Amino acid sequence: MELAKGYNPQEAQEKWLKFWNDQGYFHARPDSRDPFCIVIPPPNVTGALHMGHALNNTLQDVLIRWRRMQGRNALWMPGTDHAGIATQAVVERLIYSQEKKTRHEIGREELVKRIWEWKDKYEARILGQLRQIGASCDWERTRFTLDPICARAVRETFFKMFKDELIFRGKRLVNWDPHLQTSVADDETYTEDTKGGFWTFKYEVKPNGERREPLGSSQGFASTLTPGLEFISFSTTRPETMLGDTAVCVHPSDERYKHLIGKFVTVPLVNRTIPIIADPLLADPTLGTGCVKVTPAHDPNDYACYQRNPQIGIINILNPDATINENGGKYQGLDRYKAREAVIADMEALGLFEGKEERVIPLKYSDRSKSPIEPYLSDQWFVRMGDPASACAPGDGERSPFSPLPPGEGSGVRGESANTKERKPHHLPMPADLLEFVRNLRGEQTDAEKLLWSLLRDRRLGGWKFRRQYPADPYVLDFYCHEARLAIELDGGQHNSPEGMLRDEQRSAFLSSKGLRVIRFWNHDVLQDTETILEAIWRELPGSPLQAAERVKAETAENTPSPPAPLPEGEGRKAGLAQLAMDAVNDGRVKLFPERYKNSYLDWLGEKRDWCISRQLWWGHRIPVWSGWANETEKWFIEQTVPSWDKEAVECGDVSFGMTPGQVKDDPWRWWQRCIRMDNGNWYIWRCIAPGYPEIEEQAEKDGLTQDPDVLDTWFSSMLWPHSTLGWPEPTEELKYYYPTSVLVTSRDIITLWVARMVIAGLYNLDQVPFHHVYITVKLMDGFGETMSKSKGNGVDPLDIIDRYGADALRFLVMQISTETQDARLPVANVCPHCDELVPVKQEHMYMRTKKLACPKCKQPFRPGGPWPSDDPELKTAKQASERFEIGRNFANKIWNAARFILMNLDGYTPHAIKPEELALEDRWILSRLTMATHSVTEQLEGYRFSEAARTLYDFIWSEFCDWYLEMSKGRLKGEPGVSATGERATTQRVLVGVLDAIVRLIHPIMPFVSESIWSALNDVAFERGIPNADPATESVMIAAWPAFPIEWRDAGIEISMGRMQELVRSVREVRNRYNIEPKLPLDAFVRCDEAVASDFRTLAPFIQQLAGVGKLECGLSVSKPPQAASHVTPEFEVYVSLQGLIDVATETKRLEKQIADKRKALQGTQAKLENANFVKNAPPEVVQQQRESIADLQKQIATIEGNIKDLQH
RNA sequence: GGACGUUUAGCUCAGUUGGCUAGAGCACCAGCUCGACACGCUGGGGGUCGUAGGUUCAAGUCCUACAACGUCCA
Repeated sequence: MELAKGYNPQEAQEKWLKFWNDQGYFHARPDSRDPFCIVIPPPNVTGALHMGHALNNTLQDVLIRWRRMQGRNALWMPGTDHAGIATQAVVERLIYSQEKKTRHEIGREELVKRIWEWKDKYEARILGQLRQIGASCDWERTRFTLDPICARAVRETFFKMFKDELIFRGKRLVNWDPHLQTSVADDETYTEDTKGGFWTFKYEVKPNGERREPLGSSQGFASTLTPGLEFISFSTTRPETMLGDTAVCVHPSDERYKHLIGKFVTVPLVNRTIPIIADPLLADPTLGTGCVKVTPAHDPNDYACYQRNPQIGIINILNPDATINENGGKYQGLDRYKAREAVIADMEALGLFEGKEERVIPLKYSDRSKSPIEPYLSDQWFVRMGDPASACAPGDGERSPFSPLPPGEGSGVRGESANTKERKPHHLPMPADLLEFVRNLRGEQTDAEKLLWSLLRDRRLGGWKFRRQYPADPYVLDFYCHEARLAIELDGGQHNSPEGMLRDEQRSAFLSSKGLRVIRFWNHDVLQDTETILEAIWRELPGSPLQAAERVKAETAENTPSPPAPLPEGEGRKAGLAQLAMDAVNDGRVKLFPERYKNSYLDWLGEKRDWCISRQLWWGHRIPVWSGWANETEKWFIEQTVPSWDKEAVECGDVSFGMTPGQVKDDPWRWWQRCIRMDNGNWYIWRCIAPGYPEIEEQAEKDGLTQDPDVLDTWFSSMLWPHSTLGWPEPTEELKYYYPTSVLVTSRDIITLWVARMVIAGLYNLDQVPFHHVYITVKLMDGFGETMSKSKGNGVDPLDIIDRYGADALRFLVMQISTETQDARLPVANVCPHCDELVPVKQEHMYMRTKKLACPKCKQPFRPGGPWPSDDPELKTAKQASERFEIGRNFANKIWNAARFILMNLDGYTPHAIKPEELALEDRWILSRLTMATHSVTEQLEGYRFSEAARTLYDFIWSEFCDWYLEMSKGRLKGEPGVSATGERATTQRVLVGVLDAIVRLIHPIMPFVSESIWSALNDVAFERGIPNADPATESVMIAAWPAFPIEWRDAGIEISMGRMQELVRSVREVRNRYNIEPKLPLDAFVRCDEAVASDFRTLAPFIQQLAGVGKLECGLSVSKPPQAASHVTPEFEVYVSLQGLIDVATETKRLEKQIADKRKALQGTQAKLENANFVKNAPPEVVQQQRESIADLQKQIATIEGNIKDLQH
């Protein structure tokens, strides 16, 4: 039996992919075993996969293959994501570039058809790439976020949420592209510096803070100004937006304007009176006049200000085509730029224009039409994330989550109009001035805070981790420890201000709602006596110091999720969606690896911001809501029927109720609608219909309702992925068996977008978390620290890598770089298509900036790899590569060759059980090391420490098994004199085969192809094998059992003996190399050591002679030092290599002096430590003892070496 | 502006709870085609652990500040 000389990855990949697939190993179905399930983060169908995906999916496959070998019923659910905006944009661009048609010209139906075609193409490409990296997905279960199974789950969830009043309509500022008349996502815009103006105007301030009729009449403007009036100046780059101003804003601490806050000004062009308000976040006293106008409907910052100050109202002045609408008075119908000129001219005529400055302004453009974006207020659907109304301040009378006006009906949405009730924020209300006070407090840090913080971070509190400030807490707690539910507050000492008292009151309400205890210290106490303070905190931490520390340790070590902690009383049912997901992580039902990502998850959810789920797109799940004005029948029905159920609701102009289709008896609510009574007495209806009722949809159309044209945000379907793929809402066997899934492997930038939302959806739909663990992968960057992406041209196609280095090499690198930190650099090179030279990518070549490169070696031109839209027939495009993949390639080849060697030496192999205790020292050594490696790797995989696992295997296989055991086995296999006892060859064969068998299993999750190749070869020659028992092998390593060996096989004594032997061998080799002595020339070695050590050396003598090229070997206490010898001194032995006729006194003296210098340095350090009385007193006794022994050793060694130098001179 | 990370050999990175003279791979130098492997073997050289303070008997490791770089959020 002889394997090829080198490992051929391509051959192996082709062969084993087909084999695994044919055997059906990837398919999983529920049975009585313990399930292990991963759902793939569905790659989007916008384009092909890159190295980042390869990384993520390799790790998933490692986990799946490993758990499968452990006997778990392992399901890896594959699929792809429709990625609404991204995919639609790509296809729209393609159509535009090829046919010069916009989506409006091509039509909704045709566009969607084209996108499906695109999807089919890229889905196939993506799944093919996954197969190539070896992904053992259950391909039969492949899902797509827009397929019927997923669509059903989406509609069911939307319906449920609609019914539960978790979905509502609201206003939102979007990036509006007036040219294409569509909203565009943030990442579809770009900002460019553009020449523009910066105009300064002024408004007249009303005297005495009273509101009175504005200047001028409604027909025209006053031509003169009333003398003696006060004015307030502001600057703007978009004067036309003045028509939509609803306030003027200053900083609360700005002395120039303090007296004006609360007064009113006039917007002359539209005769509107608006307030002067204070908002520290919007107004910056150091910029311009320090005063800004507020146009909530047309500027994101102003909109945010409006949300903080809803009383100012909001006015939309634009039509969808960016002309001025009816709210712009006489400017109605003008284009935005025409209106700008008119407004400037009119303000100037009124004497309210103060000046203009030319300026370069960063302006946002639409990537699609290249025209300037307008921030535009529009109606959108939202999911409510906050806690329900019961958690709000009582008595605001607000019920309706719906906007008061149906879409398209009147665009003036004045905040103060009769029918408008703005939703209140969900947290406890806080007066604006108090908020400001608190914000100021937050700004500065006192000395006491700094000091206490450093102490808290100093780990003196047994592992309890304190953080600064409670997340999303407006009440400022200086420090808190979530695990201990303890907060610490530092106070300055003055506590009689009304602000302080009010703050206390509100804080205690807040704290009890969170279940936090608080301890308070005075600043001066902290500064005076930190120990007492620490003690006080210590006492508040649960459990005794020791217990606390141990518990924290146990929790971190514990891998399986702990059972959900009982929720604090009264909190459970009331929690909103965001809170549900926060609780799941806080109580450990969902664990993040590395744990620190908990912070971003909790901080983001803690804001409990409502989620805008509608998108003005055609590619996606269409919103299942039909809306329109109630016809006479509907109106009659609502008004006659509903009040008897809900009087209050009708009075609020807002009712909501469900209906059942007559034919469905036991499933009562299959549509649900909300109705709002308008000022004109008519009702507007939103009707949401559950999936699977086309007849109800038809009825809705008959009732004159139309389906919402928008589609849902992609993440709405993605958040259901862990259960929709398993068949929810059907109670499938798969869902019962595999849900909740085991672990999610994903990248950190979608912790908020996706992970948090999946937890929400899982808890909302199934009352169970979607996964127990979340592993966050590292991110790949190029050699310059820039994130990899195909569009930059620094990305790498996994297929390029697999072609060049093999899938095993790719996978090994992925393991290797998967450390706990954030990023991994992978310098990228172009491969010259002519001569295969690696040409490093330079920064200036990125983004297609360089179209042609000349190979530095063969001088021929080529096109660097990058985001090229098509092939270039003239110029070959380089594939990409990175030298770092060579490690994995070399490693695979090394294992292959170790197997090759073993298989070459298996003539006469007979399977037989092995009793470790009867084996020779070297065999027991390799079993000891194998046991160690097996235990470590298992443990490392359990803790998602992939990089460590890879290194453990690499070191064990290469540096121990190959470098030592295999080398030692050579003589034994040959039956060399002195090495071969009876049965020696047979035993050696069995141990070699047994260890190789274990290695192949251990390496399989990481390098499946090379391992399967070796496994199959082993099966041909040594079908029955293993340690301690020789059992028949499985037909594939994929379904073999994960190795486990008794921990008693570890033998520290043997490892020490072997370690000594290795040091002896290395020291002789060093001498040989130093003196340039031929490898074949035997050297005589004399080892002076005590009898126990000598006995070990005698046992291992054949190996020492073989590995170090030693001829005569003498060891023992009485061994005499030969003349003209090179020496090496260790604590346990001195070795002298006889160099008669070869020795060079100068060389040897130099060598020894270096050794002596090293040892003296160590001695000095150790002596210094021992001379320090505090060290002897405080350090643990074993450490002190160790140092003492090391001193004695070192002194002895130095003396010996000194003697050796002296001897050389004679 | 906030959060989180990174900074250790020429390059890419390890370094567990502070405790023997800080490690690996690549690159470099010297020597090896010896019957598994040149994608290899043997040996060697190379580091003031970003800077400045602090805690400690002891700091690459803990704390503080600063600097540079990166990511996310606003």
